[in-house]
Amino acid sequence: MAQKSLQDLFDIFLNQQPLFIKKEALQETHTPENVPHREEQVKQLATILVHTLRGEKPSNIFIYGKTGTGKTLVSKFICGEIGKRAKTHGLNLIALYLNCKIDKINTPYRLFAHILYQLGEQVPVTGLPTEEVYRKFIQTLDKNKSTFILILDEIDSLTDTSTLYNLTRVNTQLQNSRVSLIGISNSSGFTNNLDPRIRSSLSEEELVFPPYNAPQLKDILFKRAEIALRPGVLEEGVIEKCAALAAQEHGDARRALDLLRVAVELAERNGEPSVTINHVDTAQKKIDTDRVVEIIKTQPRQSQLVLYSIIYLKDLEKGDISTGDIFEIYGKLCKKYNLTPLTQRRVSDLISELEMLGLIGANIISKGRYGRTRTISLDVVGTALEKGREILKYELA
DNA sequence: CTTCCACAGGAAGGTCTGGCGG
DNA sequence: CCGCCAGACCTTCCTGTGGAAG
Repeated sequence: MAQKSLQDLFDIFLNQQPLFIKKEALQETHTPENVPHREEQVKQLATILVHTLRGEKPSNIFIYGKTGTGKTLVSKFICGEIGKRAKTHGLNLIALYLNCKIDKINTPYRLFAHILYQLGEQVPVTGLPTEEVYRKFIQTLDKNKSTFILILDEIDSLTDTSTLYNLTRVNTQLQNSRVSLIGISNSSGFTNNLDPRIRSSLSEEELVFPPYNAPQLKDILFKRAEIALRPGVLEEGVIEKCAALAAQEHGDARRALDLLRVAVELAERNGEPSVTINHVDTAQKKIDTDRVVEIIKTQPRQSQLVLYSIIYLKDLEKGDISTGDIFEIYGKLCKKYNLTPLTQRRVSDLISELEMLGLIGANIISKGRYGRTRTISLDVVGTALEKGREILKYELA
């Protein structure tokens, strides 16, 4: 019986016409041949960077805009194009792209090590003094006799300011090369709390990427879908639905593409011949849930326990949750699960981290005579919350 | 007006792991 | 093997603070 149904399952997949013809076009890694609805930004960037083609050092650039507004895409696109042109002109131009968050670049050591790695130099992850890596970094850049365009994506996760300071001063140490920086951030406030000298150096030019609106998202999706999917697999309104949902979410194109891709995946998995609006709804839930589950799973034990305490308090429905409440419950749970409790100072930091991850919300409020604290709310709801609770129980047991 | 709660969150330093070069 | 290094993770100690209560 079980075997028969398995055979049926194979049959369904084998007889089914695939819905995707080039799934890659709906994934983040895909760089399209042009960047629709970002013409203005492309032009501005190009105008600034064109100096590199004359071998001059262009201004440093700071780019901001929310997630999925095309910052990364445009920067990479431009560098590719300029690279091509530099080649035909016989100029030495090297564009390097680094994502500070993904590559965990938060110290000068790591920054230099990553750049060196991209230039084909091996540097150990740890063990060497930072000084030595820095020396090698300068040497290698100079040896290349090139203009470097250094793209630092998610630069706001680079909290250590000495890293940025080092970078803005690199040019003074170089004889034969030039470095110009493109910093990318999604919070516009990032530069505000920087050292004024670093700020002015970093944002000699500033570019803002506005969110896409629903019609623009629709157009982008349509173009990508043409490449990615077999014609006619999308039912009426599917693209519009994805665009609308993503537009609500601050015009995030990545979200829109994810929605569409997951919706198609769901349809394909169920052996259905076309994608419906229902698939998009399900995709929305699935993306949320998957994200939450993934975060919870990768969180260290102590952090999981803090989150569990918050969920526990939330279930009690006793109104506002304060740091003190959490710490109290957390302490009890530590006993129960046989973990040595951390200090309140540390738990406070863990709470901040959970906030950064978007699992909880935290607001500082003052209750006058009764102190000043953060009130914490749970940002995870519905299916994602149920699933999260499950995972936590399993992980902590 | 002052007092004072219940924390926020900065600073400095400790401990441990994993890796370096000699 | 040694002495040294970076980084993750914590602790200890600390100063700062919005606003209801007195």
